[in-house]
Amino acid sequence: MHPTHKPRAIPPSRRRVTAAMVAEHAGVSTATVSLVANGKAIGRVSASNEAKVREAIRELGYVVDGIGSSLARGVSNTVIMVAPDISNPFFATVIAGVRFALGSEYQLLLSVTDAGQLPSADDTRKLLGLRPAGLLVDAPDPSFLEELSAPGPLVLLDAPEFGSDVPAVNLDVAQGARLLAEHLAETGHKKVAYLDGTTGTTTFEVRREAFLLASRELGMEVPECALAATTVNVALAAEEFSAVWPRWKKAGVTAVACATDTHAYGILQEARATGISIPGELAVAGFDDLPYSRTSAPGLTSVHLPGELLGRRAGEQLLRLMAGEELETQQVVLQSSLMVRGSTLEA
Amino acid sequence: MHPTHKPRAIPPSRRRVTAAMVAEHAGVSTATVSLVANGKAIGRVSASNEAKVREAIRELGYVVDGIGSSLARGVSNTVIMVAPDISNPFFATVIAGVRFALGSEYQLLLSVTDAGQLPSADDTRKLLGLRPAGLLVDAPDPSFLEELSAPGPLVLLDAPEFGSDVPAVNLDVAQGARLLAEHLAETGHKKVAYLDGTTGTTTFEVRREAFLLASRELGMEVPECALAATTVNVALAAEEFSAVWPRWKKAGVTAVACATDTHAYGILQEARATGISIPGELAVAGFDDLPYSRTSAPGLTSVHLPGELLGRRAGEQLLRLMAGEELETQQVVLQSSLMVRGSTLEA
DNA sequence: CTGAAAGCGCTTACAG
DNA sequence: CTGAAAGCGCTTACAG
Repeated sequence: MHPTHKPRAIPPSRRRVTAAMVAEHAGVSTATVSLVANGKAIGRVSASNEAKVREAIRELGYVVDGIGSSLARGVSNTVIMVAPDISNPFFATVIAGVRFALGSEYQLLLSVTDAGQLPSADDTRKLLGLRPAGLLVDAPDPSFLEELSAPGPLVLLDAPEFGSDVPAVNLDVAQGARLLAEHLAETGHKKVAYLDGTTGTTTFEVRREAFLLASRELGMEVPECALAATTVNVALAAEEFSAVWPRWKKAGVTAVACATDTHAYGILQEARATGISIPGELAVAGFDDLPYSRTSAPGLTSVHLPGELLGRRAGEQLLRLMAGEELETQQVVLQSSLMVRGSTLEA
Repeated sequence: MHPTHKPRAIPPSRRRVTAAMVAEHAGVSTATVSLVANGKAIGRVSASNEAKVREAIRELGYVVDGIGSSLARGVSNTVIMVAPDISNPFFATVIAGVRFALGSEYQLLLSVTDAGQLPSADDTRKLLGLRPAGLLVDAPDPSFLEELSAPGPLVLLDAPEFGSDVPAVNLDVAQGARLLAEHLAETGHKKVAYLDGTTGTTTFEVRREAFLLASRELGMEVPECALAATTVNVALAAEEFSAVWPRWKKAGVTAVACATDTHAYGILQEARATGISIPGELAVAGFDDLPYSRTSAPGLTSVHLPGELLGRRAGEQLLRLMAGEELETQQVVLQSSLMVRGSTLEA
């Protein structure tokens, strides 16, 4: 019966500790246990019973079972955030903001999809089957939202193309684009180019159109040949730039705006490799203000988007919705700003 | 009763569609509905009943409720991955691998913590309260694991310091460190430096110790002054390098290995700014082989770690565990490789 | 093959 | 203040 090998510590009974066990241990009903465990004891449970229950909870190591609780209440205490692009460093700051806003009452869970992909209808249904207390969806596309029937509390992030009927927190990238155009106009540029992203994300369209519009309004010209596009990839952007630069140069382009800093890194790199002077010969700027932009050589001028704030505001809105409150503002728009660095400004 | 404003499409009854509703609609019991809905009908439900149920499911838009199902079964079909560092681009590739391995049977959910932080004991308990079918924990620290009592299927990723009693998939960073040392020795370096990370992650220790050991074995010297450390941050690494470089130079150091590519970017940047020739005057290399390393100027020599494979193998192991199978190999170790680029090799 | 019933663990009126 | 009981939606022996 007692084999020779070292007796190991008896594993604490694998059995899940239930409210019923706590109730028995404390000599009360499970209703009382529930009240105490959920912090609803004030004025509903006698001090002595409360103490007994707390003691029993500690002794047995009881934790309220999320599944049972969710079933009884109709919703879980989970907030699910659907995230299409986890590889973007920008996204980490958004998450940090959401976590900050949500605090510890709700459990934040991320559902990630493959880069740039949105969750399938099937995935979405499964997520809803988890009965989240709230849903946060970053950069959704319109068709995705149609599938999301009966969603309960829902806040969209970075979803500029949606109507005002669904709560959203957006970034005013158009404003940032204008700031950038103004900066280039002020520093004397007459002909500018634009290196776009090819993923068809709405924000890319907004960035481009706002920049082109503002540029023209400010009297700068965008030569026909001066529009290019690649996926969000340093190497491909470098390649594309090396292919189009001769034409741009011939057309008199002296500045280029890029849909993302990543694109801009490609240009910086290619310029360095081939001896194009930045910003002397070509001024370069991007969007996103990624961490590396502060430290590249030259530093990259970039439209800064407040990621942490985006997450925080979205979390706050969702919190209100989950509390059953009305939103005073359905649509929150956050200002962007321009970080001017060496890539557009001679030292 | 019928106000003048446009009547909108009647919202599909907000009531959740339950198995009972489907059962009634199809004229069968909920047991039959459950069998069909879960694909367990073969040989247990008559073809005609199955057809009726399927039709009812479609008509009513029934989806099995995850919460009810989880409660009845004891576990959910959710796999939770605990991720301490979502801002690392490397991590996105790991996730992709996990998703690939897991397929569509399980729902992957990420629980992220603030950069470098591990989930609190409290958070962990809440996660367990979701009754995940399996748990994946990336880069845990030992104390975290102790709290994880009765975890069910669990696979660790990148957790070199754990014993062989808990299933894990690890990266052989030590091997990569040796490859790097060999490369530097072969290219003629006699004195090398190391720029470490300060977060105290185990993998950083392994990288450093393996590199230093191999370097010495290969006859290279690591001068006392040639060890520095900063957090994982380009700007801080640049600053630190600018502070220590004079001493390193005086000591005869001609090559530096960095705990991460991010550190190395800082050195590249500072070197460019101050005119230190890379690799002529100083060869530079890092770990992680981040996307930018391929395209920096010069390209950064780096120890490549197979992130996608790491995720995939971990997912596969977890799948086996969740299926109740024994693991033939508890500990999987993945080889790293050295990507040699311009930062250590004159063109 | 089929359905009634028990049970998963909890919460919340409800009656006392 | 307290507890018995119903109910959340499902799954799974079990008896037929």
